[in-house]
Parts: sequence; C-alpha cells; structure tokens
Amino acid sequence: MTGEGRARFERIYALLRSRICLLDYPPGMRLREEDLAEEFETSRTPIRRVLARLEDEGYVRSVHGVGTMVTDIDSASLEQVYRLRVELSELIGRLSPIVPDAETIEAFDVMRRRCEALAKAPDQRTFAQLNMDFLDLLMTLTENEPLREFSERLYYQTTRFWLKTVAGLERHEEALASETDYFLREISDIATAVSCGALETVGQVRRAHVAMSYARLKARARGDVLPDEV
Amino acid sequence: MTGEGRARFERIYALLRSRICLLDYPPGMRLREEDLAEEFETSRTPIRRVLARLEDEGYVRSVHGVGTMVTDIDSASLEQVYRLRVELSELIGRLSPIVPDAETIEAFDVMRRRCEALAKAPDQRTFAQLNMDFLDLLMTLTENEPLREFSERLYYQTTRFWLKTVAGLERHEEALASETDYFLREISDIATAVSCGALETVGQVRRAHVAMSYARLKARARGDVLPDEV
DNA sequence: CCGGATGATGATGTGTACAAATCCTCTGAT
DNA sequence: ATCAGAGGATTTGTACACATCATCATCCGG
Repeated sequence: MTGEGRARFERIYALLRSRICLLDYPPGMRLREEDLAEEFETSRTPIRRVLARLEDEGYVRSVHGVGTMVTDIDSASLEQVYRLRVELSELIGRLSPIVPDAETIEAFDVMRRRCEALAKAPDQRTFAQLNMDFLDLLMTLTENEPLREFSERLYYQTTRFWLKTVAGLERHEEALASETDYFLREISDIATAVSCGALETVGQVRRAHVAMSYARLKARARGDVLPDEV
Repeated sequence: MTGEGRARFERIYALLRSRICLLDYPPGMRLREEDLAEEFETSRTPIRRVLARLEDEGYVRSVHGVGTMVTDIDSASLEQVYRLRVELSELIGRLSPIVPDAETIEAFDVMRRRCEALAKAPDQRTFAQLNMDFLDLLMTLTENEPLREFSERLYYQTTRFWLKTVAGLERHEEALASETDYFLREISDIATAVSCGALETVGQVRRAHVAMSYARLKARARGDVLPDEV
C-alpha cells in the first residue's frame, strides 16, 4: 500500500478512531461495513482494511455473521492500562529527549491559553480534543518512535472510558469543571518545565498528573465527591 | 472475524512473524501474496489480512505495483527500541506481578536445563527460539496485558537484527558461544529470583541483562572482540 | 399454550476478475 | 553508443459476487 491509497487509509483510520474515542461511536455500537463504505465513497475492501487495524488494536471486534462492535473495557483492564501509562509518562524525559526550540515553547503556551479559554466554558468534547492535542505535543519532545506509538495507543484506550465515566456522573458539570482546572495546572506546570528545557521534570510532572487523574477517576466512579467540588 | 477463520489467521500470522524474526525471510526479501496463498491453500484475501497486520506492526511494507518487502531497520531505530525494552523489562516486577506457583518455578528450571544443553552445542537458531520461549515464560509473571503485548513486539523487532549482526561476525561461533553463556547466567539468575518469589528482583535482573546484551551487540557491531572470547 | 425446527434476513469472510502502479525490456532516433 | 520512450509483464489495490454464519420471526406439532 502506498501513495494516495495509503493517505486515504490513514485518514479514515484516524477519523474512526477519533469517533470511537470521543464516544461518537459508543461501546457496543455496531459498525456496518457497507454504511462506512458508502460514507467514504468506496467499496467494503478498504473499509475492511481499516477495521482490521482497529480490531488488531482493540478498538472494535468483528464477529462473523453478526457485525463489527465497538469494544468495551472492564475496570481491571483499565487499571492495567493506566498503570502502564503512568510508567511510560516518565520516559518522555529519559529516552531521547529533544531540546525544545522557541517554536515548541510557544506551542505549549498556546495549549495553556486554549485550556484557559476552556476553563471559562467547560465542554466535555473540547476537553477531550485538547487532551489529545496536548499528548501529541508532548510526544514531540522525544525522538523515541516506539514510545510515542505506545503512549498514543494507551491514551486512546483510556480516554473514552474517562469520558464515559465523567459524562455519567451525578454532578458531571462540577466534575468537568474540576478536571479542566486540574488540567490547566498540568499544562502550566509542564509548559514552565519545557520553557526551562527541563525534560526530566516534564516526565515527572506528567507522571504525577496521570496517576492523580486516574485516582480521581476511580474515586468518582465510586461515587465520591472530591473536596474541591463541595 | 471469529471461530475457525480466526484460528487460521493467528496461525499464519505467528508463522510468518516467526519466519521474519528467524531470518528465514531476510530483510529486503519480497513476499508474493499469491505464493503465500498457494502455500496455505487459500486465496489472497486472508493472506492480505495477515500482511496488513504485519505491515501495521512494522515487519513488512507493501508498495503498490512492486510487492511486499520485509523491512530493515537503521541503528538509530534499533537503539530506540532497545532503550525502551530496557525500561519495560523492569516493569515486569512492578505491574501486577503474579506470585509464581510450583509449576511456574519448574518451567523456569526447564528453561535453565534447555540452555545448559544449548551451551554444549551452540546453535544460532536454537538460541533464538529459546530466547523467544523464555520471553513468553517471563511474560506469564505479569497480568498486565498491554505490557506483555508491547514487550513482545519490541522483542520481535530486535531479535532479527541481533541474529543478523551475530551471524555476520568474523568470529561468530565464539560470539554465539559467549552469548549462550551470558544467557545461561541470565536464566539462572532469574530462575533463582523466581523461586524466591522476588519478582522485583526478576525485573531488575532482566533489565540489567537486556542493557548489557545491547551493549555487547553494539560493541560487536563495531568490530570489538569481547574479553572473554580472547 | 409452549417448544423446537425451519427458513428469511442480514452481517462478515472468501474468492476472483479487473484496475492501477511499477519495473524491465526492447526499440529507435540522435 | 547512449538515452528516451513505449509497451509488456508483474504485483498490489479495489470492486463485487458469493459463501458462511448468526439471529430472529414464523410455523407446525405436541
């Protein structure tokens, strides 16, 4: 596969993955190959190529004679993914870190401003999108390709369950506002560390925030109300 | 995909990956879909499903109108993969370790005896196979599925370049004997730690051995002759 | 009224013909 | 002799028809 066909493949793949992670395609939803083929104005064959990759990466599961369903995840698996994410976070600063240039530093500042704007009008979908963009930016700080790839995959696996949990909360608006606030602090901390060129610190800060984010998620799923939302 | 078709898919995938990693299919070799279809007594369609996965994981690359070639790797990428492997190795003991039962302990002892037998008649292919089996056994020590999956992938990415380098050495028989010896020490150390239930130690020992293995590989690739082979 | 067989329906999996792209060879003009 | 270009051969990518499988409604018998 190469050239134009490759570009189309990547485009459809990224779009479907995005839809799954943003819960446009919620867990359990059935994706019909023919419908997708029609939407993207092609035949089933290229669609099946995309779905095959999504299945290999665990986003969907195809069953002969039934359909292709968006997967769900149990809390045990989520815990494993989060724990691995925590460990990988720190590696950003240890494996082939790239010294940030002025442009990169500016990019982090743009993120900070985007988050400040979000804090004034919290929105779940915008939050998720900002989160993804921030991860992408973080990953430009290391040249370690496999690390980038795995970090991305683990992130995409967790984000939709984070969204599902937060959306289903009793006081989900308060929770979302609180999470936006935490995220703003994370971005600020990391932006500062980046501007100093302290990439090890970036990794440690990120690790701490991923770990705390999961702790809050678990607490909220239990029904706890966090102190700052009282 | 499910049932019998799934089983066949997994079988062919594992076999082709094994052939690539054991250098039966050396880097640069062209795989013809039709030939593979004939070998496995099927049509191109299921073969393409397997090749698509192998491509997504970086083992091959398909180019329209040309063919499907087994990939090669540059030393920079190899370095990145190894450095990540070193970090992941230690996580075996930290993420959801499983307390080894008598059967597991016995399995490690079987590995040790296999390696002792190998040391008496070093053989590159047997060495590689033992290495793979040992990794599989190691991975049974953690319940962290994503960690298992990623560790496997990184290992499979490195092993064929290890094989290629060692096979191409001037004094490759001495090098192979030496590596077998190092590997025996690793297995012994880890088997001991496992029998004590000290999984953190297992991770640390493994980490050290992976790091040293890569250091030796780099040294040998430079043309150095290691002290113990003089 | 219930229960199992049975066929209709709709989904994914497979086989195959054809399209598109690349590579190699042959030809012919300069 | 060399190089440009056309054309054929080869190989992957795509479209589509059909096979296979699971589900569900229906019907018949007890």
